[in-house]
Amino acid sequence: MKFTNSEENYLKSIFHLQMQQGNVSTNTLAATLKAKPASITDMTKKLNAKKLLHYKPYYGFYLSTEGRKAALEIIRRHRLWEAFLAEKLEFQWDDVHEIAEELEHISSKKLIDKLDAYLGFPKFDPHGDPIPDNKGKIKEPRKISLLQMQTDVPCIVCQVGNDSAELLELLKHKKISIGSKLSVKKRFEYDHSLEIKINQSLITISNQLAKNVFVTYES
Amino acid sequence: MKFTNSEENYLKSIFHLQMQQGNVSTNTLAATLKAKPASITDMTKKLNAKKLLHYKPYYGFYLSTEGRKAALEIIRRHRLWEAFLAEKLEFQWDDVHEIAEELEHISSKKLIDKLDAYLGFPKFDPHGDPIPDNKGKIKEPRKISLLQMQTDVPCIVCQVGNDSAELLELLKHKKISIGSKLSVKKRFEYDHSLEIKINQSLITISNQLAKNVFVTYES
DNA sequence: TTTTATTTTTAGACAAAACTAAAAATTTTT
DNA sequence: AAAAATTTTTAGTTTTGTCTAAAAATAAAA
Repeated sequence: MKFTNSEENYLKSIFHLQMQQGNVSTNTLAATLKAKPASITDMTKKLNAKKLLHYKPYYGFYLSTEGRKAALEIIRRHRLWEAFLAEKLEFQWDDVHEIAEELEHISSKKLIDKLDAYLGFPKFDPHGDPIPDNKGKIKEPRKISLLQMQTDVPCIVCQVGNDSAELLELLKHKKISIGSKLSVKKRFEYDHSLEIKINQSLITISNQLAKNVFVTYES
Repeated sequence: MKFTNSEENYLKSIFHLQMQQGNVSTNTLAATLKAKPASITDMTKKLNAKKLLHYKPYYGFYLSTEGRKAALEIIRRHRLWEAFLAEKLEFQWDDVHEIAEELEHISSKKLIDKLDAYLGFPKFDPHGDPIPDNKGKIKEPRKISLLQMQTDVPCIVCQVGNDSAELLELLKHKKISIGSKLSVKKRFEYDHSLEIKINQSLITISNQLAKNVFVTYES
């Protein structure tokens, strides 16, 4: 599917806010996109009609599987261009963002895959942020304690922090293993514990455990 | 000055048509831009207000010095990106145009100059078309008989076809020498002779002479 | 639980760039 | 030079994405 530049900017911003703050409200989006709340309502209505996001008023937006896939594609383009600018054209690493904001909207898949190959399939951009691969997967595992998402973003467990018998015992008991699909449902500020959905059931895991479970995103 | 994508496409098309056919009418432009004549009237009004072109109804459009400068900048971007796509990303030479149509609208001067340097300041794009330098000059000399422009595009004589005594005598008599500024004013279909303005006066030169006078554009 | 404050949406307007249909201007043909 | 054909412009719409101002919905505070 093809999107307008504006639609792409919305998808990207929602994705980033979802990662950073979990909750994405109309006002929050308005602030990051430097637009008025009324404009946000208009555009998100459109994205909702296209099934790119879900929305519950006074609660927040979150991207659908489709929307997340699109966002990751845009982020991939952005970060690959940043890598190109810094590595090949010798831009300063802190000087690439603005130009990449324009380049990211050029959507030719062939172009991006060739650029990726030309750069040697880099895993990180010049700021150290991970570059999604051509299937939208971010290779770099991330601690679920750091993905501060409240909503249904599906992840796959790909690594655990250490091999201590105690950790493995706990993981076994909770039925969490490499390849398990899970999504973070709720975060509790009090003790930073998480409620996650795994194997069709909701379970709670402590912050300490969360710090030792690494996940990657589904495309 | 910054232009919208649409304005840039108009400037570019007018430039190319001016080169190829001399005369650029509303309908001609409509055909090449795949737009309706009414749309052309609207946009050219805008470009005229911005002093990027001149226009006489039923005669044609031609770019002002400003407009030509802008067009050459866009063409420079387009051709540099084409060179990049073909040389570095290994695109087929006949497969680069469409993507370059998008890339050409990214206007960062720094980006383009760095890209130029990275490619080693190429003089031609993969189709063999000359790439304007960062001052808007096209290095490749062109025969004035081939620049089929009817209007005031200022050129500078930079080379003559051969050094025969007869040719040099004629050039001397007409006061045409390397560095002379001239512009083609009129073309006669009958014998392909040209009326050109040089040293503040109008003179006529034969097709045979025109074939042996090479010019480059002023920026 | 009522009032107050905040958040979100609606309604209506605007600018850009395109369109259609019709009118006007100019050129070409007879 | 009048009629016919062509070219160009005008007038009015449409779409996209934004805006302002006001209304409505919800959450927070008293």
